[in-house]
Formats: sequence, structure tokens, C-alpha cells
Amino acid sequence: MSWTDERVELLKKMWGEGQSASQIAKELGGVTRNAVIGKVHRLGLSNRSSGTAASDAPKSEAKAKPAPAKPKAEAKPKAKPTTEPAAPAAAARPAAMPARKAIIPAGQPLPPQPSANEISPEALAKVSEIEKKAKRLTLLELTERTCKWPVGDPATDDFWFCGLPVQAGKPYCEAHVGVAFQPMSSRRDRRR
DNA sequence: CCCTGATTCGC
DNA sequence: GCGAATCAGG
Repeated sequence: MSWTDERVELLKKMWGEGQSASQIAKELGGVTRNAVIGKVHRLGLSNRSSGTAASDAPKSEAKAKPAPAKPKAEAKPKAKPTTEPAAPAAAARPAAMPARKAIIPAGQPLPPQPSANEISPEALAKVSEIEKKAKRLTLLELTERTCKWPVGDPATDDFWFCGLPVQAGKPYCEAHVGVAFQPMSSRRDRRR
């Protein structure tokens, strides 16, 4: 496999979306994550939180960009039937519990639902954003390393699991870890 | 152990 | 230019 224009394009796109090298490699096919990373570097677009966590490289760019203005028309190549117009409230709600039915999958540790509590707007925003990139896995597709955050109403077909790569032993992806594990202090009184 | 990106260096 | 091997880290 060679780096055709299209492949490079997809690489850029996915890398820009924050997809991991391995995911990109899987998507492209015929290449390993090493190949992807190597290419990324050669292309010069390496910046992306080094390592794993989020150590933002203290890159202080004393550069004042003239004004590239590169917002190219970003037409989604593969628009999937997104049955989700844009309902932050609904989307951010992990799992509705109309009637706490059996939403427990195979006795697996389904996460502590942040019940009806309120979560920081920042975290919610991050979640609704991340959910656009979610893999939307079904219960059967979940693995030990896919985010198990439930989205939607289990009673409807509009229900899926985040499925993004979990960070490290955690059951959720970065974003969902953020809303799942909230310091008690940070969710103190929230007006309703 | 799983994963992440970063770098090196023979090809 | 390419990417496997290796490195460094969570």
C-alpha cells in the first residue's frame, strides 16, 4: 500500500479528529500504526498531546499567523444515518431509565449512572462532542477496551455504547471518564 | 497487559 | 519516503 492522495487525506482528517494512529491504521488498512505515525511526522502534523494522557507540550508559538483562513468546505464523506439532530440534553444523558429495566448487560459492570445529578457544563459539552465521534457499538461489540458509556434509551433502537478507546484500565473513554468520575466538590449545588 | 505517540535507521 | 523496531510513557 502506498500513500495515495486519498489515503493521506483520510489520514489528515482522522488525525485532525483526534483519532489514534492505530485506529487510523485500521481504517486505512494495509498499514500499521507505525506507518501512520511515521507518515504523520513526515507530513509535519505531529502535534497532538504527546504520549498518552494529555501532557500538552508547552509549545508556545510566538508566531502570529497572518490569516491562513483554511476553512475548506468540510463535506462529510460518509454521513451515517445520524438519528441525532442535536440534542445535548438527551445525548448527554447516559442512560435514561424510564423504568429501571434490565439494562444490565450480561452481568457486566455497567457503570454507575450519574443518576439525575448535574454535571459540569464543560464536561457535558465535551461529552456531546465526543459522542459525535463515538463508534456507536452494540452491546456485543464492546470489548475490554472500548468505552462502555451508554447513550440513548435502552428501550429504543436509538441506543448504543460510546465505543471509543478507553484510556487506561478505565471503563470509559477520556470524555466519559470526565463525567463519570466527578469530584464531590465539583458538583455541589447546581441550580435546577 | 493494554494502549498511546516519538524516534531511529536500514531499506 | 517508508515503516518495523524500538523507545518512552499512561
